[in-house]
Amino acid sequence: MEKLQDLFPISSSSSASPSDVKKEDFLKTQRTLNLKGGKEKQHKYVFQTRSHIDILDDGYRWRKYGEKSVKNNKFPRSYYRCSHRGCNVKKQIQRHSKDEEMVVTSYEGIHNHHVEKSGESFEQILKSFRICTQLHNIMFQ
DNA sequence: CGTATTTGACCAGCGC
DNA sequence: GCGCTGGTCAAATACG
Repeated sequence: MEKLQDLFPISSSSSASPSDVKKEDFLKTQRTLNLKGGKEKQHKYVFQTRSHIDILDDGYRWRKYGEKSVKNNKFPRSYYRCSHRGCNVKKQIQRHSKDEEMVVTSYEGIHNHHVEKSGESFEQILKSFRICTQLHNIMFQ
């Protein structure tokens, strides 16, 4: 597979949301993975976050199903999948080897159910909402 | 006891 | 064809 940086060239767009704590640079990329013979097109959406926490709770329940170390990256990449039945949304989280605070998160697929989690901090929910909104906008533009 | 995580095995694609 | 690399499976394990 290609490197993530090659697939999704990081244009350091400084359109950072004027958020409180964390700023997310949204690098929208939808790539049609037409592997051989034009299979189903899937949307892949990548953004990167500057935060200490690599596990961003976006309201969904993610079950980890793998972890691999990739070349040119000293940190392993972890693979998650939505634990809701019938919802095969995938997500992978990867750290940058350069600055440890940089986290690249990739979503793939669309949830077919509503968010089931609540009770987290308000800020978290708000942040998640913002992320999901932009994600939605990008995916269904 | 049910559900999530860990972790090595396994597999598929690609380059040589 | 072989080996490397990345993605997934699944059995064992942890944990509430």
